[in-house]
Amino acid sequence: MKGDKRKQAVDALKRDLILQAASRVFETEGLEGASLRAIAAEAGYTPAALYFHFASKEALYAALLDRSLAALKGEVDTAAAEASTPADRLLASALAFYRFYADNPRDLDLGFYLFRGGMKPRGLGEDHDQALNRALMAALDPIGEAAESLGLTASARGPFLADLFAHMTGLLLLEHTGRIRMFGTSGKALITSHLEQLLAKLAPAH
Amino acid sequence: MKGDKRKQAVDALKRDLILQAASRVFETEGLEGASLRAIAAEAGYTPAALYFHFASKEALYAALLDRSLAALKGEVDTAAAEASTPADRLLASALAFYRFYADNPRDLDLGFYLFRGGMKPRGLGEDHDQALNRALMAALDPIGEAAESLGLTASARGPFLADLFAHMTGLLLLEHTGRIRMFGTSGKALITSHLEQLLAKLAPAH
Amino acid sequence: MKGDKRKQAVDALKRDLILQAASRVFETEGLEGASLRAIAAEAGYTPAALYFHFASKEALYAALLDRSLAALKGEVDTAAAEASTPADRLLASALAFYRFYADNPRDLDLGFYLFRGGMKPRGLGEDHDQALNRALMAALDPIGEAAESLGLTASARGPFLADLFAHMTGLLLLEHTGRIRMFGTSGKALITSHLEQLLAKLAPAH
Amino acid sequence: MKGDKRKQAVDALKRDLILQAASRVFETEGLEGASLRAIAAEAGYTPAALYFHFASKEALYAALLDRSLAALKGEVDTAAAEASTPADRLLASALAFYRFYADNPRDLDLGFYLFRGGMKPRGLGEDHDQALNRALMAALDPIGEAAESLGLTASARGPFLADLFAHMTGLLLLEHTGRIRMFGTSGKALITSHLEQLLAKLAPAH
DNA sequence: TATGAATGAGTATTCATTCAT
DNA sequence: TATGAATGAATACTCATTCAT
Repeated sequence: MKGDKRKQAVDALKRDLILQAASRVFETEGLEGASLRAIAAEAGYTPAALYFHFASKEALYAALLDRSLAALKGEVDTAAAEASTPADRLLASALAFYRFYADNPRDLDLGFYLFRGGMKPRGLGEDHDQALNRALMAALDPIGEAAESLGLTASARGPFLADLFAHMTGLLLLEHTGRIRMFGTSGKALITSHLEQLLAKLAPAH
Repeated sequence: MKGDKRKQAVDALKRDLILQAASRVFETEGLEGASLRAIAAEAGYTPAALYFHFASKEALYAALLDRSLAALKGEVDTAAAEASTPADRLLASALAFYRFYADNPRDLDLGFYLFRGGMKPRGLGEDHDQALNRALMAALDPIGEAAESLGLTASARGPFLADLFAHMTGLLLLEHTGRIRMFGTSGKALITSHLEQLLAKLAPAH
Repeated sequence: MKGDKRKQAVDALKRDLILQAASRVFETEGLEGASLRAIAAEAGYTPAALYFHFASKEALYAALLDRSLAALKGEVDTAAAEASTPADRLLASALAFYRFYADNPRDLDLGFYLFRGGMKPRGLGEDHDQALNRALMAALDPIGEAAESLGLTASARGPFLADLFAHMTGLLLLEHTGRIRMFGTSGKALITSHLEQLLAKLAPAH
Repeated sequence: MKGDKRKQAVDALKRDLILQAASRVFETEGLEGASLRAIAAEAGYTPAALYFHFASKEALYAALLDRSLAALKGEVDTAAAEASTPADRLLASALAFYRFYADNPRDLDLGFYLFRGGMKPRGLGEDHDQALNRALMAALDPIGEAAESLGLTASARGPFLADLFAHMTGLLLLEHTGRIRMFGTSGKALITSHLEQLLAKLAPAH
């Protein structure tokens, strides 16, 4: 039993090392250019060895996205915790969300890849799909929380978050493609201004 | 000379048939799953035959995106032309933009694929890249025009369009992944409401 | 009848233009890298058009070799004609042979390609094969002639020419590959010295 | 450790079997006609499997040439070792060289192919190029050694070997094309007579 | 005589995955 | 748990050649 626990811990560690290796490969080769071979090599494994830790390439990707969403949630939570007023909390958590993906473009790619139809038969079916949904919602939670503190009705929370999330990801994509330059502006500037307007509407006094 | 014109017309037609076939393949197989072989087969050709009409797979994709952007511009222009007031024009043209991609999800994929770094050495380098930029800007033109008519300063036009474009594409992606449902809303609803707010700000009287 | 002749002349001219184009392509792309398409393009034709002038790619190559051998013979003959004594004639004609291939490496490639088994079913069978033999022998004729003038017996002429021909082509190949440098010498130096030794043996007085 | 050695041995053996298969294909299809598919099939493998043993087709070719040059050197060395006098050694080693290529025509083709510019970017660049040079020189070594024993000056060794090497390969090619018959002689006869003359000049007493 | 359009067979190489060891 | 070896299917692309016009 004790040995069992230890085994599990070792296994989790190895999985994590592989995922870190995959992250590194994604950063240099991009999502499409990353092959299982490359990831295995970066992790110091044979391709075949990865199949003891992940059922398929898709499963590995999914685990990577899990990690990514957890990290995202960490950033957002921290930012929210450090803010003192609800208005600050809204601003800080939303900006933390934006910054996370601005700093880690590959995580955004991965998200779009898997949140789309990328999931093939192998493994991760319905179950994991909903887990992803939950993880994303959890990361957005502090933002919604702050908004409600500022007077947003509970029923408006969903649409509010959907709109903000879409707006931010749209800006992030436009930024990552480099095309935003042709509009003579930047994603950071636009999202900042947008958030200020939101705040003005929610908390006029602030 | 007459024959020449005819030849050109026939050629254009064939190119178009191939592009349509490619569109169909994209719809069923997705953008990444579409191979030249599959496209050729769908078009009733041998793979080699496609090279008579397009220099490479990327060139075919680029032509497809050209077509797509032209169609987009057509929709937007038409909607704008049919509107009577500037406010209507803004609303109608932006909604036309949104609807185009809502109705043709693969066109959005294609756009993201090619507007990103998907383009390999073969042909379409810098030149085509800028042509794409121009085509996109042209499609957004009526929207910018209407906004300026409503009092937007010339210098604010770029950021305004960038923000709106990003917002809309973000919503479109969220819609296409089907995830927007978990927020209990729809892209259409959100973009409509957003546009109304924009109008209220630009043309208070309206 | 007159028209017939004219037609033939025009045809010969066109063939020649195509062959010249092929030569140019060989020079830049090398023998293996030269495609029918490239040759056609260089000649200002469609690939299909070449088939009116040559039965196949091999046939075109063969015609090119014919031309090459004729040019070679021209060089050798001229050099021989300009020499005053048999010894000079031997030296001059052999050196002309060597120089021709030293200056036109692709002609040597072509010769080896076709003199080998390169000839496929299409066209040029036994007949052309022997025509090539004859053309080569004709180019070597002045050398053999001069050697006999210097006392070589008629029966020794064949082996003498074979040996000299092989020796020269061997040096040419070694020169063309650039490997001769690693021996610290050059083909020109070696063939010159070899010819001098031959002369010393054949015409001691000289 | 022991297993490691065994693995290596097994691997070397498999590589060798593949190379032998490639040799067989070359013999029947010729060097240009040999495809990776054909080689794999002959070796009882899938094309993809070959990439486990060789990085590319060119690398396989290079390994084949390595093998060939090693075998050549073996023949020449053996012949030289069995000779008792320097004169015998020169004759025997040179003839061994000639015989090797007379008996294995495809090895000569391969040599010319790779010693030329056949090498593409993949792997074997400058390094392997010089390794080939060294291997060839090593095979010619006994001949040069014997010649120096017979009084050839050290500075004349390079040109001497270059000339002999070129002469022999020229004769070999002429022999392999079958064209030497039209001169009424044979490569063997010519090289033998040439070597005798060389000996007469170097070691008059002999 | 020439073209435009098309073919079919071919190329080397890469991929995720499997299985015996 | 991990490996080495292998697979089979896929990839974009090129070639000499043909044929209706």
